[in-house]
Amino acid sequence: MISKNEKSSKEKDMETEAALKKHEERQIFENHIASHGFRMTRQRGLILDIFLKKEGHLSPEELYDLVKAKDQTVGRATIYRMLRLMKEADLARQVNLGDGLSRYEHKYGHAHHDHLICLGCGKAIEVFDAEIEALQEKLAKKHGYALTGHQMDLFGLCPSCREKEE
Amino acid sequence: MISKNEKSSKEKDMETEAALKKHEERQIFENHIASHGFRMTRQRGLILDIFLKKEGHLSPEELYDLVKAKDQTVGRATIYRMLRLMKEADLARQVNLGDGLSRYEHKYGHAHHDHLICLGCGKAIEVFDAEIEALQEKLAKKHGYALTGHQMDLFGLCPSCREKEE
DNA sequence: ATGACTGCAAATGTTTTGCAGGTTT
DNA sequence: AAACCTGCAAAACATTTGCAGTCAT
Repeated sequence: MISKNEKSSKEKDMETEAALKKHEERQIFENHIASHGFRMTRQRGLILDIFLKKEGHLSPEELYDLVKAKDQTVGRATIYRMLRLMKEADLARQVNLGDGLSRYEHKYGHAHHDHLICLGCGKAIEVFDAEIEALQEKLAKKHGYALTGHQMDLFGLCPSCREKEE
Repeated sequence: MISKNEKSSKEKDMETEAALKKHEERQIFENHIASHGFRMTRQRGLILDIFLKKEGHLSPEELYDLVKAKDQTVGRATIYRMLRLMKEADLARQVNLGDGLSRYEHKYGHAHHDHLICLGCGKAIEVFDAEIEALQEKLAKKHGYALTGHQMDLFGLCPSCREKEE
């Protein structure tokens, strides 16, 4: 057993890596801001921090709630404007997970992937299959289309929700 | 060349088939209505007719426009209520083609399929690939998920839009 | 000082709902 | 007659935009 204040070297590596990545992302955002003549504000810093800290697929409203917990005064419009900025800076990708809401996931350091979404708990994980990708290309070609992109969402029950079903 | 009033036997067959299918669909709708204690009205008949006649992927607003062209007095709410009914009767399937609108396609007689959507003209065709379906199942299983469904949209340029691009 | 940014409220666009009156069974 | 259906307008949502005041550079 490892005591509270000790960490395995593996844990330390992961922390270091995460901190490094977050630093890079912040760099990218500040570069984007600067190169467009925009400005870094308290609100933008806060929203960026909170978005980067939270993995997963946040809706604007969920992000708004998280931000409001830290600063009551931030408005919804600022959240939406910030989401657009993060998208333009290639830090965020807007996705549709079939629940009618727009959702945003981290883009930096995440290669193309599709989603496997649990209908029980709503959790979505990233998946990828090169064979499927190749077949999609082939399928489009068969119909004379030039493929430029796709969206694939798989719906099912995750292991823990499958247990509960019984 | 075939004159205006003559039709090849193949054309006649297709007409007969289409008329038959439409009749079956209307039957299904009326059964659904009757078995739920609902009522058949002029508006519902009109909307059903127009929806069934129009292949493709209609948005509520597009359907509303088509209906209004035949009867100015029909309201938007009736369109929405009718779309829900047709969905419940398994005559329509609500799909998301990535343009932010809800769209409805015919369900009766259409087996499961995915969509290949042209980014030039917006046209969407139905596609299917059994190999992809099998790999999706395999991919979900690999992550411990029980697959219950999926949504796959391929985006590209259709043959005629590819020409225009040059 | 300039021009960008903010929160607010109003506007948008889509879909749903409450209601008074009309229609189907 | 009873219950359902209709169109309308208002309400709900999610998102965007205009504006007057504030803040970063």
